[in-house]
Amino acid sequence: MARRLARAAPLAAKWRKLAEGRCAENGERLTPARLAVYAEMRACGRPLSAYDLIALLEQRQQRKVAPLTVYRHLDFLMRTGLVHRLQSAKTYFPCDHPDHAHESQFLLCSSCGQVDEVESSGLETLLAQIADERGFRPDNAVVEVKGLCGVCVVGEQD
Amino acid sequence: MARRLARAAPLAAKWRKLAEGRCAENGERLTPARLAVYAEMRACGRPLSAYDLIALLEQRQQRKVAPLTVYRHLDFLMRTGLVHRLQSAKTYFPCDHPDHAHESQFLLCSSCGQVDEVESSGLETLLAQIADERGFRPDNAVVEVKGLCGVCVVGEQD
DNA sequence: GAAATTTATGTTATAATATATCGTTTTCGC
DNA sequence: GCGAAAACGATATATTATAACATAAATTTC
Repeated sequence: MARRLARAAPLAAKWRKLAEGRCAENGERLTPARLAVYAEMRACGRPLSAYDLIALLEQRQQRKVAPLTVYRHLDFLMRTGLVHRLQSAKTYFPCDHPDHAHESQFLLCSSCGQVDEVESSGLETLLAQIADERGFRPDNAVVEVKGLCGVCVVGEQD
Repeated sequence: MARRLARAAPLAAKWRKLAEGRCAENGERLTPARLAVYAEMRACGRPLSAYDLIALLEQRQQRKVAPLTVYRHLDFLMRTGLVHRLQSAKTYFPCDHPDHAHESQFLLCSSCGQVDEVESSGLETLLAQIADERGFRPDNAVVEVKGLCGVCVVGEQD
């Protein structure tokens, strides 16, 4: 009985549908290679550097994966809003508020690595106001707060 | 008449005093090498990558400058609050609100490269509140808004 | 002031992150 | 199918940042 080798991480139907929807909205193509990268990121659950991701994909697919390949797929995933780049950590993380295009803000735990994606309209409004007061026309905003998440704060016994 | 070669960029007394003050506060030493890097950044007036800075220093000093040297000086300058790192552009920029330790927010013009350092207590309060609601203990926040500055908005004739 | 200690610097090498170029393949619109 | 556009693959290289170890300078301790 012939058996196919697994070549991509499993991906919950929920996320697959999300990816398909986002591509449809944006007139982008969801190829197997792109989906495989997204699935790998979803399967991992923590922020990954591009080279972490390369290593995971190489192991999964049992072949070399060129950096450019992954960077292109990451560009695609960010373009379609499926993935965010965490600037301060040089890592990439799938978007958890995927219903619509939005600005994201992140609470990043420096102890356990947890990522909390926040969507605060109040914050967006305030940023827009600050920009407006200065005649600045904002395009996009990076907001990344580093600190300790609730779990790690509690676990911290000085 | 012997003449000394200029080995560091000129630095306004104002900035020199600021640097001295900050070092005194933090128990850090302001060495000539460190001051030279700070002076170069002040003289330039726009955000510089570490390697831009290396090139400027090499030209100024007429000798090789190792990356590690500059990175160490940048670490020092950031530690003492004299310089900020712009995460999204991977560049470094001297602090313009130097009176006291503070969180900074930046408006970055993607057309002319201008940097507007903002200090909004309202924003800091709101960020603290968002973190608090989630049991998150914030350490530091990166806020970088990319867009068009007032001058470039006006100059933009579509 | 000399010895011990810490802090800063110098040198070389290398790690980690990201993009350029060019040729081929696949997909889309007709 | 055919031409155009988009995606992919392979190789090379650029850019950003740190490691490891030796030397020099300043600070502390005595």
